[in-house]
Order: sequence, then structure tokens, then C-alpha cells
Amino acid sequence: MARTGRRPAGSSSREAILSAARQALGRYGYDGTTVRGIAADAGVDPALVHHFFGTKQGLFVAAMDFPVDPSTVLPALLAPGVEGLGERLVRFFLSVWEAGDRSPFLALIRGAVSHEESAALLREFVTREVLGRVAAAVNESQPQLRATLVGSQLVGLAMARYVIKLEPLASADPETVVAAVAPTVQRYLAGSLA
Amino acid sequence: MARTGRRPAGSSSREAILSAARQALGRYGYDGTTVRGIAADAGVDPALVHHFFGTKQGLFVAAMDFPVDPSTVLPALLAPGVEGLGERLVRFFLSVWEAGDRSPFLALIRGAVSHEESAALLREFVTREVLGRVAAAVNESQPQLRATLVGSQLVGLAMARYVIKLEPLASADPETVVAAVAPTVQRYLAGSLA
DNA sequence: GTCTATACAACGATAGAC
DNA sequence: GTCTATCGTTGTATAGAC
Repeated sequence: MARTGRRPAGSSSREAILSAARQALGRYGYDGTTVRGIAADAGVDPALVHHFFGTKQGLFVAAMDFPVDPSTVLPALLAPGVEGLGERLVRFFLSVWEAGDRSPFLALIRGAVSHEESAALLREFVTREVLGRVAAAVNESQPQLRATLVGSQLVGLAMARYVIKLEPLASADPETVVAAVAPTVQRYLAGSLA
Repeated sequence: MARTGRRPAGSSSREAILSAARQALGRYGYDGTTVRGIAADAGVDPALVHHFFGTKQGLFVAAMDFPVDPSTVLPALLAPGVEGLGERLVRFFLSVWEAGDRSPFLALIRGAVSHEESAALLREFVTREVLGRVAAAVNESQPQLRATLVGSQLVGLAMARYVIKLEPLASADPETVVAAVAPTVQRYLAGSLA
């Protein structure tokens, strides 16, 4: 009996794992989700999960289908220190939205607004993979609150400029937007919140 | 011939008008939409539109199903002048989201993200009824850009706090949020954008 | 009998044709 | 510079609902 080795072609174990992961992560959160549980739901061996996605975090990133991988881009943005970080974050955020296909982001937002489970998944992902790293770079009090404030301005910028397309913000030069918004982000990161 | 007078029961002229208005406003914008055209689409007399909704703007507000009527709340917020306006706007915005049912707002956002026509309708409404009034109260250069920047921070606050529910922002005391965000809005209204 | 939905007609404003 | 078409809006009358 062929219990080990590769299955006949056409098995979609990878997609089954991703589907099970999305459901579990949205329902129980990152910590409440186990690789073994996902593997069981998908009807595969836990080792196969690691074969496809490397780590639990890698599976998380893949399940989100997030257009950029924060673990690869954020360190470079954070490395130079808090000074000028607001500007670097805004400029990078804009460059991601300006370049290429916006539909993955729109799908994320649409899901978050429509289903609480999708919102939970996005919340968990952003908190852990994005805001957690940003908060770790903050030297002031309440780093998590500061990071979420940064997030609020950035997601609002995306909504106003790319989704609702409010003019003249939607057509403004990227550098104009950076000049206007970066001080806000910088203040959230390192200024007074009073 | 009974051409005038009330129709037999069951006629839903009011809803027909609203439906035609949403379609026309989303497709052609406020100025490109005529009351007469809406009336024709709905198969009613133009005067009936005014009977139900008073003015074209009233019809616009009704078609949007916007949870608050900007023409009744904004003047009081804007009257005391630009000083402290950021704080008043943020506090009012929070009070509207905190109190009562959020589903009308969520429906607006969901529509805007899902259908371009809904986004156009929301854009037109917010620009004309909300940001237009705010911009008129601004004494600095680029009042429209400033108003849209205010809008970006407010819609981002709603997304982060009420939709994605990023912690600790989602659970923060309203006054903490006001203290953190109001200076941003105030700077967009009256500060330097450089 | 009163209230409300509905239609007709017309007014003042505005913008484009010629 | 008229003329005309169209717009938002209003006044008034009527027919059906309650």
C-alpha cells in the first residue's frame, strides 16, 4: 500500500492547507491556531505544511496573500532609526500602492469590512507582522498605540486616495502627499500624544 | 382620465425615485444629474421628487442614506472658527461612531470598496456635503487638499478602530483618541503642509 | 373628512445655439 | 445679442388612503 511518497498528480493539498489556515487563523487567532490542527483539517501530514511554507509564520503570510512581505521590507525601513521613519514609511506605502495591481489590497479591505473572520485575520496579521515591528522601533511611551495610530493614517490615506478617490488628494503628486502626511506619522511615532 | 391624484395603494414611487437617483448620481455625478431625469426614470412627475425630498440636495442626502446630515451638524462645528476645529471634528466623529448602529457606515464603506459606482456616489457626497464645507472654513492655501487630508485621517481612524479593530486603538478611551488625533487634523486644517 | 400621494403648469435662472 | 432649451423649484388642484 502506498502510504508514503508523493500522491498522484492533481491533489491540491497546498490549497487545502491555505484554506484551512485562513479559517483557523481568522477564528482562533495566530496563537490559538496550531499547525497540527490545520494539517488535520486539510487531511495532510503536519510536515507537509512545513514543506510548503517553511514556518508557521510563513504559512501565515501565505494565507493572507499579503501583497508585500513585511518581514523582508520593514527591517530596511526601520534600520536607520526613528528619525525620518515617518517619511520612509509613507513613501514606501505610496510606492506599493502606486506600482502595479491594487486589487489584492482592495480584496483585503473588502474582506475585512464584510466578514468579521477576515477582519480578525487581517488584524492579527497587521498587528503581528507590521505594527509589532514598528512598535519595537519606537522609543516613546505607548509604542503599540503609536503604531496603530500610524496604521490608521496609512489605511485612511489608501481609502481616501485610492478607494474613494477624494480630489485633489487622489491626483496629488506622491511627494506632495509625503510632505503632507509624513509629519503626522512622525508625530505618532515620536511626538507628544497629548 | 385619472392622470392626476393619488395612485392606488402599493405604488412605491418614493423608492423608485431613490433608486433612480442612486443610479444617476453614481453614474453622472451631482451636477450631471437632473431631477427631471430622475423623475422620468422613476416614471413620476418632477414635482413629486420635491414633494418627498424638498430639494435636489435633500434627495442627494436621502439617496446616500448617510447616517448624519452634514448640513445640519457641520455648521455648528465650524461656527467657532478654525481654532480648535480639529478637536471638535474628531470628537464629533467619534461620538457618531460610538453611539448606536455602525452598520450604515459599514455599508457605505463596503459599497465603496466593492462597486465603483458606489464609490463615485460616496465621493461626490463627501466632497460636496462634508469636505466642501470644511474647505470653506479653511483660511490657508489649498483648502480642498487640506479637507481631503482631514478626511483621510478620519476614515482611517474608523477603519483602524471600528473595522479592523487594531489594539490598543480599538479599546482606547475616546478622549485618548481625541488627544492623539486632533492635532493631526488641526495641522491639516491650519498648519504647514511642507 | 383629513391627510398624503400625485400631476399639471408655470416661473425665474442659466447656459448654449445661432 | 437673442432665442431656446433645460434646469430647479413652487403653486395649485385632485384622487385615493385612512
